[in-house]
Amino acid sequence: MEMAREWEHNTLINELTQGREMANQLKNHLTPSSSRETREFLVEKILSSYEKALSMLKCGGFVSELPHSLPESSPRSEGSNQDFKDQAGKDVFKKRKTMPRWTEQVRVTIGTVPEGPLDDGYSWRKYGQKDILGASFPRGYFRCTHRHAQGCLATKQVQRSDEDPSIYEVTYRGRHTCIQGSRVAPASVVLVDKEEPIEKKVSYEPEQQQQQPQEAEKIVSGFGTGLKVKTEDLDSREKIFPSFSFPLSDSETVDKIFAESMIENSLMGGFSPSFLSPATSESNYFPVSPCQMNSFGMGHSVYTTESDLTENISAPTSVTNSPIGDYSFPLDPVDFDPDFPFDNPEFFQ
DNA sequence: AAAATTTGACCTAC
DNA sequence: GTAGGTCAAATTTT
Repeated sequence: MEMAREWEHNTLINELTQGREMANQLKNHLTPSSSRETREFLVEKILSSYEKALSMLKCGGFVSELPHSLPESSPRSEGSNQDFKDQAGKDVFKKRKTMPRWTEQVRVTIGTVPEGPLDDGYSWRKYGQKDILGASFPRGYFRCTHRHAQGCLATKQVQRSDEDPSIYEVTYRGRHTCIQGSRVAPASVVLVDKEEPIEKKVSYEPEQQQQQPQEAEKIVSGFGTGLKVKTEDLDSREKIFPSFSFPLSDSETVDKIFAESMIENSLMGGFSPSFLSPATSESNYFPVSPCQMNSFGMGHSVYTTESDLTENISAPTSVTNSPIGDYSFPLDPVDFDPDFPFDNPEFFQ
């Protein structure tokens, strides 16, 4: 916990430093000779840095008003626990509390249409859908396809945004412990800064505007304001989805701009270089947490886990723009309920 | 036939 | 009681 905090602190500093750095860059670019594109890019970066720094503050609990503070403990504590209930009469696993959780807002971008934001590289199995009070669109509940096979407890909820249907709010819970046979490149999405979703919705009337789920969501949104580009994770070469025509040229362009504007330093805040070594081993594909995912200001997510940041969350939707898309974490052995019955297959329903 | 989705019932927290 | 989350049977898709 201490460590995490310290780490966070460093990252925060880094983020702010980055912002300052970019502001300086921008200053230098305030010359006629400099391209407008570059300047705009820098502005974006700066704003993004601020956003992230703020977000980090929230994530880290420096700020109390966490956005989206939903009741953390899942009602049923993941997977059937009936079995355990009988024995103790009550919830033995009273909380899956250690389950990390974070939210991302994903916007469908050109070329990503078909799978929408759902294709984040992991295979999910829908297990429910619910109309949410105040939301015009139903919320979809997904769990990792390998729940049974590998006991992967990762789940996610997808909620299409009210105001901007091209935005999906994806809340991930739990990290993948499974080994996805064919990790797919995350769809080309844009993470959008998140704001207080709840406040916005709460006041609405529960209109039952049932909407056809995912399939129907073939929206190609134009690029919104915060034009932030992402790149697929370089590591993917397995499955290629048809619709996913992510022109290299695109990323190249971005990279170019990036180069032009000093991304370098943004990479390693207080981080160890080990980060830069691209992961190669399939087995430990452990994307980094959105919060941790600093640099590049590619949108960010709001972290709503109550557990400390010691957790290495996996952010399927890797939004990296660099070669460090995959961080191979030293497969931390920690952060799971010590008393979690992994060896008990029964646990997973 | 197996796998995935749909959908109403059920459960729990508030 | 209400709302959000999950289960599981029915149904659809592959």
